Amino acid sequence: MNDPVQPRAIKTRTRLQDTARAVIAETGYTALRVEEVVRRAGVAKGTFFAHFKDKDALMELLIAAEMDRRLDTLETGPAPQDTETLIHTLMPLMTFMTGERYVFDVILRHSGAAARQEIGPIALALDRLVRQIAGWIAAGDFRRDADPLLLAEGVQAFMAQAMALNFCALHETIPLATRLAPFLALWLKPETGLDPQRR
Amino acid sequence: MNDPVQPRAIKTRTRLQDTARAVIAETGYTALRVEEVVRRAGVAKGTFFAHFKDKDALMELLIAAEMDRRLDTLETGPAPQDTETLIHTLMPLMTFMTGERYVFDVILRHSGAAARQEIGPIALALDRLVRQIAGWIAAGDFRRDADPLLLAEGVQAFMAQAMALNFCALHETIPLATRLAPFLALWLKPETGLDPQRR
Amino acid sequence: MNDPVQPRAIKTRTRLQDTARAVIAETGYTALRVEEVVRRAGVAKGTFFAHFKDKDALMELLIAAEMDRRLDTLETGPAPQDTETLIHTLMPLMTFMTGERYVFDVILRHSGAAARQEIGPIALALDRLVRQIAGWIAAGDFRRDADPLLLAEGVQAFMAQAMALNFCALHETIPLATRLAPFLALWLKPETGLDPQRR
Amino acid sequence: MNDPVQPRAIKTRTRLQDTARAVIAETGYTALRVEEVVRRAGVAKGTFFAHFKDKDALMELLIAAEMDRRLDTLETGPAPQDTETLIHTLMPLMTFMTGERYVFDVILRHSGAAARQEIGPIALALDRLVRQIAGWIAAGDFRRDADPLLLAEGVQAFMAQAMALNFCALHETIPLATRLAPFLALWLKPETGLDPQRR
DNA sequence: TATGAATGAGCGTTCATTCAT
DNA sequence: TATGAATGAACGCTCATTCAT
Repeated sequence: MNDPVQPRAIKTRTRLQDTARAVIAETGYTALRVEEVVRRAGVAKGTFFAHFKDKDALMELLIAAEMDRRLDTLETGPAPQDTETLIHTLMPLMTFMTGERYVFDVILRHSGAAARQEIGPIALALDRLVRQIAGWIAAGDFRRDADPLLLAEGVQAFMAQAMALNFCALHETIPLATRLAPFLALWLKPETGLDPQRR
Repeated sequence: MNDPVQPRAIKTRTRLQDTARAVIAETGYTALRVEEVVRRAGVAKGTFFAHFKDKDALMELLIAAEMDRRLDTLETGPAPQDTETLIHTLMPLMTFMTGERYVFDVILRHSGAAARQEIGPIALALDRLVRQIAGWIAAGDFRRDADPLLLAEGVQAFMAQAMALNFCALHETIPLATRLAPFLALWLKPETGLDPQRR
Repeated sequence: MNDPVQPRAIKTRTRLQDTARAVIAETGYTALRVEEVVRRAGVAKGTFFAHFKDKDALMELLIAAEMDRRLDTLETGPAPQDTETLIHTLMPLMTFMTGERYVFDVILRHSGAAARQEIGPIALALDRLVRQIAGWIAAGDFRRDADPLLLAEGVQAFMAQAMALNFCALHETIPLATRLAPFLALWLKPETGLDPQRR
Repeated sequence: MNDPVQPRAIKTRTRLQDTARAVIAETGYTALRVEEVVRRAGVAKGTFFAHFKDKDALMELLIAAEMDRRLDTLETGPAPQDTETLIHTLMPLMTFMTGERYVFDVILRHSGAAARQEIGPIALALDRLVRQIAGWIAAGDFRRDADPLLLAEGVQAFMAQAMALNFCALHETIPLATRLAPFLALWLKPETGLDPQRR
């Protein structure tokens, strides 16, 4: 944490992260155990906690990094012009976020800043997502009578709801996209989403 | 062989629930210990697990019951005619749901049916809530150009988002109601919620 | 237990035994649970214990019955004339006795009378075995300078030792017969079993 | 990463063992409770299971140690020259082994190696016993026409049989020594053990 | 920085057996 | 006889986190 960050320390920290990534690739986020990581990294348990405040901190880091990777793709891709395309564009990110219940929980838990000056990487990634969506909304063929940022946050709310339901109702597995569509239609283009007979 | 559910069994089950309720009243949901419950109820631990699959099952029951109590109040009270009143009406329920992080987590975890034929009490309560809101929307001074049920589910999404953020941003505690207002305004009465200058 | 043994009682007892046998056929002795038996037999748990002092009593009964079945075969077969044939003749019984560690344990536990007037079925079966072996020893080409009954009990001791070792030393699985041979040779025909260079 | 086995760990492990020994001295093996041991040792339960796989592992250790103590005495004492003295010499060990049914069961359970490379302390102690007996047989006034090791293993078989019967026939308590005598006589000195009229 | 032994506190489990009805 | 709810008493386990060295 101090300035003359020793090369050894950086190396250890990097090894821990890489090892964790490898473990996750094999067994998933849920099954990751600190024990396993330090064992594979050839490091003592205490060392782990010298580098990361707690297990959660590492997880937040790794999950946020993965989200950022998908956000990179989003940003370089074409801006969706309608809700259908919007949903389609968001799918890779949602797929990751709902891949494991544990991942979704971590994201939820860190979806806001814990403290003003302490915005975590996941909160940053989500903020980046909202701004991206807001940008799309402002530029695309969506309603113009409301703050794009407010609309984008609403989209986030609908996404979260759809994803949460994805973990329950095991059998009646409505695809995320299908579940999301009517909400976004009404939210983003109210004049076209009208369908009083729904359901 | 049949299912007479002997009165003794019912009595024991009731005693366990009542005892748990008493403990919670004293120390909260988070601090509830199975050990404590059985001790106070004067019942063997094995008996507890004969009546409830695990601690979580009991918690789901108790939390759902508490939600239902608040829903009873909602249903008997006057139907809110505008978003502001709606939020105000929903506050007691949201206050309970966000009173303890543990409670909110349990609710999230059980917010949907685990299986088709196995809808838990919390999922039922939430369903009841959505239907209630839909009823209000249909009857009140809200937009009429969309399915009330869809609108109600949207309200639920906004509520969840607001409540989730409540647990983060510990210091910058924006009141739930304040956070919720702009979303509901735009969602339920789009013509009045217009405020492109927000934030 | 009293005299006018009611037909219903006999029927229930029989059903319990038959059900237990069926369960054992499927899952083995070790995995037998009273719960499972009464459930399948369509009888209450308490009824089980009205018919059998405890689970052990039923097990003793069933295991002894199985042993007796093998003893029937032994008795009707030809009398072994040498140790090799003797071992071979005993194999079916030993195979059963070592099929499950639990079975072996039950047999050991009941290998003697618990009380003078209370010789259990397993002790009886073992007694029958010893007498049978003694008969063979007396009639066959074995040493004649010692009490056949003493010799037979010795055989039993060697059998038990060989069977016990069978459960350990998982990998170095010496066949029972091989393990037994040198002991019986020396015990039953000392003049031919001489092999000071063994091992 | 290497296996320095810090002194602190050794100390804790030793304290656990010593505490267990103290508890056993007071209440016996059967009544030993893990809970009690960790409480008295002032150690967390998790620590216990970090040092011993389970309660059984500790028991095996302690029982084997006790057996070894008696074996020490055996080895330093005079070599028995006849079966009667042999039995007498073995008595302290047999007394310990049959002192509690639980102890005898543990010994039986661990009497052989579970795996080739994994010979437990009890199996080692029993092996030591057999070798000791074999040594006596080779040196003493016993039959010389058979492998002493084979003879010693036979002695072990007779001991086991006698001890097992000790737990049954509760009332007709024939002394171990008496039960053992005729077998050892015939096994170790066939020419003198002849007594066709036995029983 | 690094080490790794120790912590901790409660959960879920087991399942033969008993006993009031 | 039959019922089945209730018992009981420990065990094993979990595993992120701390702390003395």
